[in-house]
Amino acid sequence: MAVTLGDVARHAGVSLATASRALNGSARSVTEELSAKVRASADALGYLPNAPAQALARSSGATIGVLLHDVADPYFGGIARGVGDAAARAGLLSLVTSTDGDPRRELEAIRMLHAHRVRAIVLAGSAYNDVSVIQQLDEALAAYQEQGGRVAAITDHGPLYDTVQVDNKEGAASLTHSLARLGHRHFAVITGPERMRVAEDRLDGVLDALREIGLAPAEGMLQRTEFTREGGRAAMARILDVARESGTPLPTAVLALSDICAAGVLAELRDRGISVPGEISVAGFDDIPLATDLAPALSTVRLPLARMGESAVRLALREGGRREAAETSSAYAEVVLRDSTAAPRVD
Amino acid sequence: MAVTLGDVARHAGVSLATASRALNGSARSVTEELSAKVRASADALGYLPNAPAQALARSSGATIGVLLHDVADPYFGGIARGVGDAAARAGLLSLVTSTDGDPRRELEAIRMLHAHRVRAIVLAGSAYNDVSVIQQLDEALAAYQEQGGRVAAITDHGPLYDTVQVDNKEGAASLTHSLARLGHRHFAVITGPERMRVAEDRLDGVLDALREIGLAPAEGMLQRTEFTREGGRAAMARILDVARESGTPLPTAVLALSDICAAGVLAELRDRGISVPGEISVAGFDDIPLATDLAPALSTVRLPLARMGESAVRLALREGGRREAAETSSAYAEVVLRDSTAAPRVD
DNA sequence: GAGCTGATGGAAAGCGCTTTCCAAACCGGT
DNA sequence: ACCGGTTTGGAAAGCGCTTTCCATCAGCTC
Repeated sequence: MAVTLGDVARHAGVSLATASRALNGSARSVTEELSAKVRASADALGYLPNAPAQALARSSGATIGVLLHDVADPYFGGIARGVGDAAARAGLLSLVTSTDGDPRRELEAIRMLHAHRVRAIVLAGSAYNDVSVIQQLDEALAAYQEQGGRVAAITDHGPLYDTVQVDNKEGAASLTHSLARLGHRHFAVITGPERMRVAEDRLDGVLDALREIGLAPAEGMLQRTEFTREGGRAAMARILDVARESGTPLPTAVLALSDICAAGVLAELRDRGISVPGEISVAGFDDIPLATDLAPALSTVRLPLARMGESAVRLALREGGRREAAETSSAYAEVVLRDSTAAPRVD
Repeated sequence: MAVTLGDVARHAGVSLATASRALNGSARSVTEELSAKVRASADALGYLPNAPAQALARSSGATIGVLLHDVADPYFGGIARGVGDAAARAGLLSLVTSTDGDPRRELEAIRMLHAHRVRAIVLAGSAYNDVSVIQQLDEALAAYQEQGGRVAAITDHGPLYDTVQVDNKEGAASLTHSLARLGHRHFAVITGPERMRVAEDRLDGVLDALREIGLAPAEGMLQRTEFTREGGRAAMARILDVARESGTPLPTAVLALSDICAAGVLAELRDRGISVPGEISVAGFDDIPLATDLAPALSTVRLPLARMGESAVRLALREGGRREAAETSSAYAEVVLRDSTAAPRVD
């Protein structure tokens, strides 16, 4: 049905081998004359290579897999975009899988990507701190790597993979220091679920910074939740309730360690009639595109999402060096102060 | 290197054919006894099918392609998520390509997806009104369809493809009527580039509705721009400048036909110190996740983005019916009025 | 011009799977 | 016990490409 390489070869009056060599760069060269003839035939017939066949013959596909929680989330969306662009530049297509952070689905996804013989897998959201899960994922990834697959992780996923080091900890620490410098002393922190490495790293950064200046979040002022708008909202509500019930003063600064979360926090505060930054300063993390349009404009830590995705691909595709030492690339985090933070009221 | 079906067959003491039939549902059945033995062997050896090989043999891959402008844009991100989920449910993986709406890249992407023998292509953003471009894309898609590929479009891309009909026009009309009902008579409209079908449809809806009530945007009050935050911002600036220069009164309502655009509009208005909805009401379109968190909460038209993606996949994958008549599925648009719109001030 | 080297085209052997096509086995009915 | 009809397993032929291996040929040197 479709036009095959064989058709092209016949049309050009050359052998299959020559046609293959002419159209898809191989080690062997073909005289320019023949080569041109083949290309002309290919054009004339509208030849389109059969990628699966090529993948089979070369035993390596022309695709890159991306594993993330949710493409519709701006954080992952940004990364997916970067991966897609870098892949395209390398002549590859990218397979995107949203797992909602469910380890079972991640395992499943890794297997499928492996089955598809993707050239590399970019891990964007699956850093679990739960050992039993990590082990299964690692096994699946190891099996993949043994068969020549490359794995690159965004954010630390252990020493086994090339990784794009993201300054989560440093960024969180800087943010905390920035707020402390404004005069804040009563902090509340909203971070992600314990199993997420990114969340833990950011939390560590905050806690370290606080410790440095002799502070720590009060009882109940450290909340874990999913990195979603509703999660942030619920966590903020809990913080407010705890403060009310225990009679402790409200925190003057709330650090929501993801912008999406912060959006929920702002919503909750607005509903309760608590002014930001008047009564409470709020900061997020990631600097998603709309962060500056929230009410009020969100202070946050900027991460070069797309570039992180691109770096991961570059790392995974880099020539040779079958990972003696896993390589590393860095993404810098930059504190961006906007309207949602201010000096605390002096009481 | 990798475990092949042959290894599994040998290990289970059956033929290659039997192993294939046992593991991947085929028309022919295998006795439960043998089947179980094969499955056990596959498990024991850690067999993972080789998708490219399967694709080659079946001459149909286990992937779905999605063509969109930008995964990182919430509108497309939502669609991509829906497509990915539906694909996963069908045991497929999804190949996502961001083209930034560049026709050349779209053409390129279609060719690549075709080369990869994706089972279906979902068109999410490429409705051009430019005939010469449309024709090239249509040709590429036709070639793809001739070889058994399925194409489903989100939003009208012509009668050649199964399409998920989105109530862009109706939604825009309802939105317009809603604002008119609040008392607005001076409208400004910011829509997308002429080549985008969605943009044109929405604009038509607005214009029709206005006409119905005997109105039309004044000179310079209809602006075209890219559907981006910056585009929206620039367009709003132009509207303001035109009004100022010509001495005409400011519009009381601005319809930005994409939420992202509306975010830019709000930003510009804020910078100029024009209160929303006090002096000007603003509405968007799409109801992206953060629309409700903008300042002020954005009135808009809700579109079921993920469901649209899922419907497209369902349409493309539906059994038999090699499109005698292209089928259609609908996505309803619902007006959501929030804080960015209010009755105009009575002067 | 014989003999060598190096470049280049072609035949054919896979890559791992699906699926036809056969042959063998098995069923009930007589 | 025999026979058509139905299952079911296996051998083998691809699917469209890459790549090894050979044969050929041009260009040299002596």
